[in-house]
Amino acid sequence: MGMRSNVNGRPPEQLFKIGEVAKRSGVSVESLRFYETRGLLEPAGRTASGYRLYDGAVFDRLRFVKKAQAVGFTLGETASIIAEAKRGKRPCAEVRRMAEDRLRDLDIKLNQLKRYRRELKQTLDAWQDKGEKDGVLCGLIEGLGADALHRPEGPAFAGPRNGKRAESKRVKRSSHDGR
Amino acid sequence: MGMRSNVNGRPPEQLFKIGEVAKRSGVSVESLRFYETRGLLEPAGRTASGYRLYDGAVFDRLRFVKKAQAVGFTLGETASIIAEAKRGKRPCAEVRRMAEDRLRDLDIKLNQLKRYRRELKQTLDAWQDKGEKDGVLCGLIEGLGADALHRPEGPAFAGPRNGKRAESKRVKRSSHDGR
DNA sequence: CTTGACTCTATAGCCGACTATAGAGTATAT
DNA sequence: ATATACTCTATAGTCGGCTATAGAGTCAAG
Repeated sequence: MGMRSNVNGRPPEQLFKIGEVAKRSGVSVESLRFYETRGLLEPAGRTASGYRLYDGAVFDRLRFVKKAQAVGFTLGETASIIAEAKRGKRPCAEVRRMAEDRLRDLDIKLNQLKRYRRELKQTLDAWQDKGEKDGVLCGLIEGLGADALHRPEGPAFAGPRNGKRAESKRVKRSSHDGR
Repeated sequence: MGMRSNVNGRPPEQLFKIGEVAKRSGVSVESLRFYETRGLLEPAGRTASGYRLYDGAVFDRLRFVKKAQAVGFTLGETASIIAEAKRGKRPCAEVRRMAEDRLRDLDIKLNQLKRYRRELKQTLDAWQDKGEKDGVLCGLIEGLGADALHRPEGPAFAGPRNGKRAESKRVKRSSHDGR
């Protein structure tokens, strides 16, 4: 009875204010609030004065959101997955289809990136030891644009398609980033 | 003398109007004009009435632009590479550095995506044969958020960082896209 | 000589994911 | 008490990469 444990037998988990969460997760305070408006997140509660309080689960949630983002879900999609999950729904057809789509896209993208990585690497290496061989256009163009004449694959080369889906922003090393 | 060849001995290359270029490249007319404003492209000339005319090189150029985009250069960066290339500059330090940065980022991103792909695949496979095992949260969350408790790596998990660089939009299956 | 497809410029809007700002209350250390 | 750090809401702005619209000229076919 004097034991502090709540109804489900677990200790009353530690609560964090938004700044704490930001610090520990690397997600900015503003983004946390923004995520909330988009249905991705919600504080476990509020202080009397209205400060958001999050429990430890927020970190799992954020990890989930970031992963989903990395595999190509939009925030909206992620939100709806979360929403459905909360309503007890198991992977309904819809979500499954989305995930399968993502997987497919991901594979395409991975392959594309691998190819381009190779080319970029080669270009870089060429600069490295040939010093600089000059040319009509900079070596980069020769390198990246090499397969110019014989279309390597598909009908058109409009690679990263436009459409409505925006890929999450580029990975940018957080610390010591000297760009 | 009656032979139609110009000063450099090559045949006067075929010229395309913007719509043709769009059709053949898969890049929209609007984007082509947009690229021009951003210094990525410029027509070989104009008709008397002001219609843009492109020569065959435009397709190489577009391929270059799309590749650069795919490896993570912004249009602005690509434009400046092109600009420097045109001024006869060989891979100057600046461009090299950019390329190296892209390569580094690309590697990071590739690895991340590979990991996530694995997880996503597993999740999908699990749904496949376990039918649906239900759980506190949808299998997707269990799958994607699995490593929740023991941070797998770096200090923070804010994966796809924000910053100023926007990754080119997601690959979206062009045809029959029923999203 | 009209119709319809195509092109031009200029400008505005959109989408995704944030980021910044203003103005006000709260918590805490000294 | 006051300074400073933190939080709140609401709203606007940014950035990248397009896409759409308006209003006008051009061109080829019938």
